[in-house]
Amino acid sequence: MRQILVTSALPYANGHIHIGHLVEYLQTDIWVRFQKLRGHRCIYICADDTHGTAISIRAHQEGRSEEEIIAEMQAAHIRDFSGFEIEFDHYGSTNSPENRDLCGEIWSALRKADMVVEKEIEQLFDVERGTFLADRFVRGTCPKCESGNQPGDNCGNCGATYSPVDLIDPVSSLSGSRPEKRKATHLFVQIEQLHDFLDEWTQSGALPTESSNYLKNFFLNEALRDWDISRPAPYFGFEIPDSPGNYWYVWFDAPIGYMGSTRKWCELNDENLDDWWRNPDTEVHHFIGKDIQYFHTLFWPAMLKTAGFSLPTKVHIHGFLQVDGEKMSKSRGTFIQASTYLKHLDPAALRYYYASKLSSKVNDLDLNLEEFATKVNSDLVGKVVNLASRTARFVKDVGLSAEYPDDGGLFEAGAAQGEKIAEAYEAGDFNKAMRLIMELADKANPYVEANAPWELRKDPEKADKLQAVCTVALNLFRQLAVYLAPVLPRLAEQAGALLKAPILSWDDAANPLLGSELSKFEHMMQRIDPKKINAMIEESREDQEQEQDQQTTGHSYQDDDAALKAEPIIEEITIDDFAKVDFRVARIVEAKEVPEARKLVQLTLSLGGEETRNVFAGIKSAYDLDELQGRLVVMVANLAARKMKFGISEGMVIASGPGGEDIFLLSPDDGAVPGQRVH
RNA sequence: GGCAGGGUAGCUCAGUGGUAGAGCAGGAGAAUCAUAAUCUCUUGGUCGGGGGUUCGAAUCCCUCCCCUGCUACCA
Repeated sequence: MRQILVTSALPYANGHIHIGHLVEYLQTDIWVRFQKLRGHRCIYICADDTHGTAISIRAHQEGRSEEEIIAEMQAAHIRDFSGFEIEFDHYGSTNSPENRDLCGEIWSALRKADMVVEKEIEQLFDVERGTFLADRFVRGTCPKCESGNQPGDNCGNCGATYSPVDLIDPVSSLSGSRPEKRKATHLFVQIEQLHDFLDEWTQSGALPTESSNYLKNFFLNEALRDWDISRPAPYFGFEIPDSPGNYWYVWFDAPIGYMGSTRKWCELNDENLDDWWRNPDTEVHHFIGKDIQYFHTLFWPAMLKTAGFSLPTKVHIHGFLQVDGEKMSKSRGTFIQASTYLKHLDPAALRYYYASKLSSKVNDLDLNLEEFATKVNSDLVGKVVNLASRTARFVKDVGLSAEYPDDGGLFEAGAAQGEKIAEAYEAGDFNKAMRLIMELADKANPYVEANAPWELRKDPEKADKLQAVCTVALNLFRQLAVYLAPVLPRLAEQAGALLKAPILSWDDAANPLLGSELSKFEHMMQRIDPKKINAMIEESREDQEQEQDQQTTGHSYQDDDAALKAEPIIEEITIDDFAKVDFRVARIVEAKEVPEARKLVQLTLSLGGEETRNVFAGIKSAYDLDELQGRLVVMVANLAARKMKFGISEGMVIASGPGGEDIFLLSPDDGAVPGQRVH
């Protein structure tokens, strides 16, 4: 029997669980349930990741304490997880005394190994808020190309990378005020001291090859930079004992949370932490997304090594979730919260769908909603559940045969696949496991078809044969339920209830159930109605609109890339090309209706003095004539005149937007006057 | 730009040197036990392009194109 400790990455306490997160928790839960079913000693440990700036900002916005928010969010996380039948042995919090102690323990080890150094850092400080600003909370003008409103670390216009302190006219997106430069002492861990160890460990087979190649080529090919591990007050986290006023950076205490949460579990279950974290016979498996690889594969093993804890046996790394081939999108309604999903659909469906897509490779996973429905309906309802549904009631009164009938070797063949399926589960190739299981299901239904129990029941003399055929079908069903049990725990329970024999072990798939009575058959799984998927999408869309309103008041920019994708940037031009277009500020002195035109309005634009232009603009659907009258716009003044059905158009008014009601005229800021050229 | 992964049937993907596969979707038929579930047959592919190695290449090598992701002191 193996002893296995399994973790998923700790979800951040600043947001709700969504279907992207669930890839990881479902993957882990399936793997853990598989190990338990195989008879191994396995615990699944997780916790909320609670520290850092984002929580503080939220607390400030909502006028509540950080503790209040993280408590509420933890309750919500636990509710969502249990809704998806994700079963932790312990779900803790990084904001716990156990975690603080362990952070201290690892910190002393790093100090003792002489790996900690102090450096002075210059950062932007938001005076109004009284806090240092991380890069992403600053915007300003790029020091290189001077384009405005750029992020704190790199320029979206020219691609330059820089430090926020180099920005021209920086603005804090927390308060909107202008931050000042301040110096502060930070503590750094010299991870380079463990370079040789990491070279070796990252190639030792604990990581997927994609990942070890990535680390080798991108990080370990040069000296590892010192890791900035402290943040000056105010910071929501643990204060560093030997460095008052400084706090451990959230990424220091987050992975230690795996151990902190284990320690809590140990206290509750009379276990010893060292038996799990310092025992060479205990396997430690982390499941994470590819975005947080370097924390788990460089810093984390370095910390463990230094403090004398077990190194991860394996780090299982998955890719990102896409929905219908695109990133989850708020505007498309594919940014689906776990709780929203649960309002409309069965968690078993998503469990199965993800399982059928997951492999041991670091691949992104596409949730194709149409495929999702057909796959669940045809595999689970049509093939698996249907086996029981079409035979159970024929033998409800007599139960299963006392001896296993001749089934042409079907059950044996299914049992023989057991190890192959187990290997696929073990390796994380759930898609392969599901394929192998469905192959078995594909053989079971033709058996029923060929033996036509519905014919046998018409002849009382064939009662034995009828019982035999149903015994086979129900045993094949049960075999499938055992193999699917890690993915579909509820189905396994229902199968156990139907056959009055609970499924407890993987070996149940190898031994037919005989002479057993049957309960009344009850539906085990509903087909997915596409209408419910649509309803879920609709609801997700609304949710996000509300959330975005909140976020804009908080000065954080949440623009998505839909517009840019819909209309990509066209080929490059020279400055000379640009200079050929003469943009001018103009005033709409008259706006008239064009009676027979569907889209057009007729505008008289003044460029100052006597100079006016007659322009037909396709903005009727978006603007009333009254609101156009008198306003300033930007026009192309040297565009060749064009004869249109209703007259001659002598220029063009510029606007953005896809059309219809969404047309947005550009207007100059106050002070501009008609006739000015736009450069 | 660099790096990684990928490109096989309409869709999702198996297949790593020996006759191109599965599920779903499409077409035809059967059955009526079952949640309109099931069964049988069937249409469909210059395996991203080009070049090379080989008796033989989806598979190995070179090259080009396309897609996705990552690009640490951001959580």
